[in-house]
Parts: sequence; structure tokens; C-alpha cells
Amino acid sequence: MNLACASCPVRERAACAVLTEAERGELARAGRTVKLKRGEMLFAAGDEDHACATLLRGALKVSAVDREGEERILALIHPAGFVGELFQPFAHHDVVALTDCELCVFARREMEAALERHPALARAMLRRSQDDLHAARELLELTGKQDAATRLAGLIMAMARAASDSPCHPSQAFDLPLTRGEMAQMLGLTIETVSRRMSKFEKDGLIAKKGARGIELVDPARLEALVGVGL
Amino acid sequence: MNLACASCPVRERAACAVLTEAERGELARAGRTVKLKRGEMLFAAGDEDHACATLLRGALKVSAVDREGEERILALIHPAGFVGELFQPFAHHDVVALTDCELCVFARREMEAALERHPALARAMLRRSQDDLHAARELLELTGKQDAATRLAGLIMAMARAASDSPCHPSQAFDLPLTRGEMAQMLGLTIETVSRRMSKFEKDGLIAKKGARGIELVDPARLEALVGVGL
DNA sequence: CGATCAATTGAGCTGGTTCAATCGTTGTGG
DNA sequence: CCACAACGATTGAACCAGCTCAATTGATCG
Repeated sequence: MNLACASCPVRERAACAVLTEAERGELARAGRTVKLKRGEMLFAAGDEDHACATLLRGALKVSAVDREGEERILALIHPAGFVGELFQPFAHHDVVALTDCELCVFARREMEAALERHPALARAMLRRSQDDLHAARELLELTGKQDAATRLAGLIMAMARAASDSPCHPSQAFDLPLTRGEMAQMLGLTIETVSRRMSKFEKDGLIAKKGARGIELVDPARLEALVGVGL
Repeated sequence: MNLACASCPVRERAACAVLTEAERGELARAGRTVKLKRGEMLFAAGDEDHACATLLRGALKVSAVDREGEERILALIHPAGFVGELFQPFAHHDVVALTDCELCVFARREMEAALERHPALARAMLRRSQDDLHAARELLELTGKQDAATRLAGLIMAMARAASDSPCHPSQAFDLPLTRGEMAQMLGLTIETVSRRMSKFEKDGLIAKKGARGIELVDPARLEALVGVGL
């Protein structure tokens, strides 16, 4: 399927927004739209000549799997985010759909060529890459916390922020994009610990669980206070 | 002091290597060489209008300090590496010299202007940024390991690789750029745990301690096997 | 030579892991 | 429409790796 930039939901925010209509159209002809169902894999670690993509709708996870088969989630990707390791001969990480997704996929060569042709695109990608770096370091800081409650509180607040349209204030009620197991993988904890702390948060009146995936922040201030990390 | 690119030790590898002599000279006039002693701070979290820099000699750490004063090391920077958060109004992290250092410092505005003027520089910075992102995610993977021995083994191997000139094979014997406390901060452990595991590694014949900072990898293969993480 | 700071080592405690059983939700097929 | 299977989430009990507190040793430097 060809790309329909005109109706692209992230037209304003994705890296390609810096291109002119004509340039964007040219890039679009090199790419294609892909839909993924929850759980489907976009790239796998070890793939040679893997592609890259901008996420239009849904959520992705980037994860590493070690020799023992333990999975570790390294990043969450939200709409307008970019995945794919430029300049690398093969992929180091898996990229998997957390929810049903829609993406705009490019061959890596095409993307690299476009970076040469369009300096503004390279600068936009640099900006995005720096943001990703910042996000990775924030996760690093979060997972360095000694106790499980702090880490989990930080993750919940981060997801509340991501779930909100307004970048400033977090959502009060939303659906968690991650299972307990996935939260555990992000935080370096076990499923059981995550589950126990969630129950304790609810008992203490910090949150309320709404069905399977839903969560409501009953007392965001107290939750935020737990975190002890800026932003 | 003005910059002497001609005698720059990272002339070939730094981001500015992609520029022509003339372009580089122009950029150089906007920057200055700075020397730091071990422990001195280059940028502090919260600095407005902070600068950015390429590291010529020595080693830096990038770290975050939370409200409780707990420090967390987010990255190590080696020669030819770049520090400074482009596009950000203020710094989020501290940058401190781990050893005596020499740097090439630029005002952030100058650097951002240079990225506009020189597309090749923007691409080089993108590449570097992606490498930094990859390094951050590798550290994330390492600190996700359940047991202290695995994490420490991974850090030692990473430092051995960084200490080696040849990018392929790690040094057999080198000086650790970090104190026990700093290693602990990187790995989310305590000083005592790091110290104990180091002693155990020595007792088990994996490493040998050489004076205060020195270390020798007696059995790198067995150490690597402990890690359980690729690369 | 003493002072200071990093590193080591010991002892006890605790929070998170591990193992295991149960419950709840979702989706499928009869 | 219900039953059942599959999977995620919860909860309990016991254990143990790493944390905390504390004392000692070792290295570096004026």
C-alpha cells in the first residue's frame, strides 16, 4: 500500500514533518504502510538489512533477549516515534507491537539516502535521537532506584504522561499498555513484586484498578512524591 | 586558548572529522580548549544555556542526582565522545571528569548553527547520538540482570573493551577509571557488594587486582561467560 | 608521620525472589 | 448461551542475595 501522508495522524510531529510536501511525497514513494497486531514482531535481533519505521498509531516495545532467554524492555515507542538502528549492519534488538499498530516503514538504505538528500531531515532525526537517548537515560535512572515501590511509581507516572494528549499533565485514568510481566521486565523486577506493589498502591488509596488493564490515579501527588525523580 | 585541530588527538574520530580543513577551522574559532582535573564538573544539572563539548583526552561521567541526593551514573564518555544536550534549554544531568581531561568546548548556539551550515556534521552527530543511545540501552540491559556477579562482570568487560585501543579485543590489564562507589552507582548496587564480588572474582581466579586501580583479566572467557549478554 | 579517603570484611536483617496454588478474564467451540 | 481452555494476575510461604551498620585495613598525600 502506498503512503497517504495527507491523512497521516502524525503528520505534524514525525521527523518527516520538516520536509516540503514534494520532498515528503518522494520519500513516501519509497516507503509503505504496515499494520501489526498486538504481539507481532516488526524486527528481530540479528536481522540483517533490517528496515526502519515511524510509528503512526499504537505502541511498540524495543527489547533485548539474552542467552538465557530473559527479555528486557529497553524502550517504549509512541506515535511519531522512530524505530530502527541506522548505520548498523544488523539489528541488536527486537521490536514488537504492544497494541495493534500502524507504521510507515522504509528500507534503511532509502532512509539513509534521504538523510543525505535532505539536511533538515538529518537534523530532525538528530533531535529525535537525542530525545530517545534522554528517555533511555531516564529509564536507567528509574531502574536504579533501590526499592520496587519507587520504580513502579515512576513507571506508572511515565505511562500516565505518555497516555495524555497534553504533554504537560498526566492522564487521570487510562489503560496500561503493558502487562504485569512487561512492567517487570522494564523495571528489573518479577511479576509477583509488581503485582504485590500494585495491590498495595490500591490499598493505600494511591490508585484504583479499573478492570483488566485500566488504572485510575486517585492521588497522583502522593504517587509522584514516591518517585523522587525530576520531570 | 584557541583550538589546535592539527594536533588534536581525536582528529580522525570526532564528529568534526567529516568537515574540510577550512570548515573545521571556522568551527574551531568558535570553541575553546578546556582542561579539567579529576572530580571537576563540566556542566551541572539545571544549568541554563549550558555548552557542549567533544572529549579529547581522559574520561567523563554523565550522572543524575535525585531529590534524596542519590547519584546515578548514566554514561561514561571516552575520547572522541560528545557531551551536552542539544536543543534543550537547560541541562538535565551532571557531567564530571573521572580523570584529568582535555576537551573542546562550544557554546550550544554555535554548535546548533554549525549543524545548519554543515549537513555532514549533522549526519555525523546523528550517528554519534545513535551510538550513545545504543550504549545507554546496553547499560540498561546490564543493570537489568538479577544478580550482582553478572552485572559486575559485564561492567568489567565493557571497561576492558573501552580501555583497549583495538576495538575488537579487550585489554588484558588496565586501570579501572571508576572507584568502587562509582561502579556501584552505575550498576545499582552498593559499594560493599561490588567490593565483595570483586574479591570473590579474584579468589575464583577470574581477575587479579593490581594495586589500587589496576586490574588484570586472568580468565576473560569465564568472565565473559558470566555476562550472558551479547557484545 | 599522621590524616584522609577508598576499599575490605564481618554480622545481621529485610525486601524481593522463588516456588506454588488460586482466581479472574478473554476467547473459542460445542 | 454455556463450558472450557489458555493466559494473565493475585496471593501465600519460605528462602536468600544484597543492603545496612560497623569496624578495620590499605593507599595517597601533604
